[in-house]
Amino acid sequence: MAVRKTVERQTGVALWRQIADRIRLAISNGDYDATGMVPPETALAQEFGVNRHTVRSALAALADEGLVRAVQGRGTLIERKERVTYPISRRTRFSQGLGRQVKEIGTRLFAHAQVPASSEIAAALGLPPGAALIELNTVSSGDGRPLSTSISYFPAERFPRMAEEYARLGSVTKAFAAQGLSDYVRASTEIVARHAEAEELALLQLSPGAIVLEAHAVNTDLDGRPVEYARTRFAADRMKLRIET
Amino acid sequence: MAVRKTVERQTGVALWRQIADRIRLAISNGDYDATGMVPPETALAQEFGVNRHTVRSALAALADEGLVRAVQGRGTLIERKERVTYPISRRTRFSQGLGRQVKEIGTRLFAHAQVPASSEIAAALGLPPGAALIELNTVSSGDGRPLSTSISYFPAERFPRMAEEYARLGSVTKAFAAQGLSDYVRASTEIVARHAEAEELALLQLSPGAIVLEAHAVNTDLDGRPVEYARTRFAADRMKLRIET
DNA sequence: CTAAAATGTCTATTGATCTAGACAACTATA
DNA sequence: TATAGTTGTCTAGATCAATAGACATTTTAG
Repeated sequence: MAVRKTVERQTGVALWRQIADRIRLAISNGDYDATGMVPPETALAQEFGVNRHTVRSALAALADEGLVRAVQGRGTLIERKERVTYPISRRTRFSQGLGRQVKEIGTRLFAHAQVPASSEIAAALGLPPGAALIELNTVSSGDGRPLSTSISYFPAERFPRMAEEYARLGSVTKAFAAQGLSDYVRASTEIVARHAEAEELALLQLSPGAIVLEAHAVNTDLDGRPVEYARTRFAADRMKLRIET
Repeated sequence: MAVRKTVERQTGVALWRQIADRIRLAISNGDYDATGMVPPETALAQEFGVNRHTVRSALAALADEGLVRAVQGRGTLIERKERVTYPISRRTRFSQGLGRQVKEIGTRLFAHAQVPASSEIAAALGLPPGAALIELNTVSSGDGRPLSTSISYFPAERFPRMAEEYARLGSVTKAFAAQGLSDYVRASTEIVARHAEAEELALLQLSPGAIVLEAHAVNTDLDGRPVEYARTRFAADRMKLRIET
């Protein structure tokens, strides 16, 4: 007999959303790989102890995300399941790490500006507060699916053409190279998980209630001088972070 | 004028829960440090564009968590706000990293068993599938607040007294030492974020809909032989992970 | 002491979520 | 070609979430 999976009532999270989250997790865990299909609605309803209509709401949400596709008479087919692994190491490069997992990587620079450094970012970059920074706002996707969005800060004095070079080359590594920095390393990374905000839902094409992994990273040149402060938000249900030591 | 913060309707997540999540985040970001209090209910209601009763539901949930305390006539006081930083490096030790941030660290071994290795864990530990493992189930807390729960696996042949030594010493590092392993290092860590399951809600004393950071880690001895596979789930709104490279 | 500002409590109403049941439409297979 | 198994659609009712307003209670400031 199937194990009765628990869902909590009266918690402010609708049952259909809890069930959608559980099914999404089961798909990415490969629980349904044997058939390539989600179990029948009636089976899921019994498993979760809810009405079939509630399960249908959950599956409709997953179909909206493009994760599954219902076919009348046959069942509900799984369209996608992989979680992309993003490696974090001393030599973290966005495109390199994802290279073999997705066919096509897209980066989009949707805004940039010159801004004064906040005290927090100034401290992280070893600059005086208020120092001029180039801010880049980007969204990166793999095979057309948004994976992460970043706000990156670079010292404007040292890398004055950052925005133009990034727009031209589509890569931080190449934009650095074009401005005379041939190599850099990751100094530190801090990670928190939280619910996505409205802007992130839009940029990453997430459904409300989704989770983002937010990483604050500092990159330095080989002399240890900070060259970049980045705040990257990953779509948590599409990504896994791998830390290599 | 206060910025109007967006909440999404008809998403399967109740407005009061979305607002509770936003306020919790604002508290841990230190947004209200100036006063030590949450803004008045009427101000929050206007800020989020909802009825005061909806804000009250959100604050009641936060009060249940012990995060805030409402005092009639005065306002709603913030009781706790810190996020504990958990460092992950080649020499990751649970208690060491938290030492300065919390006064008192508690570890509780609530179950242990000898189990055969699944194919996944066997591969991670470099053992044949089905090899005997000691499984430890623990909950760790800082200053009385649960921070993480772990399921750890150790090769039973090499560390036969793992459960007893851990129960006696309250530390993996010390239990290793008592069995002849004086040093070990972190080989790899993988991190995903997801919604907490029912068991995790209970163990970590979370409210439904909460997020957990799940880390899968392999530790090895200095010769590179795996000695531990651990699946640790952190209460995401109490923790920050810091990766040191 | 008074007034303003804040939280606490109550009632009523509307809309969203969940349950329940019935039946239609479609697919695969014996 | 039946038949079982599956998804699609509809109706009706029960429960939960959110709004709206009024007023009580408590604390703080003047």
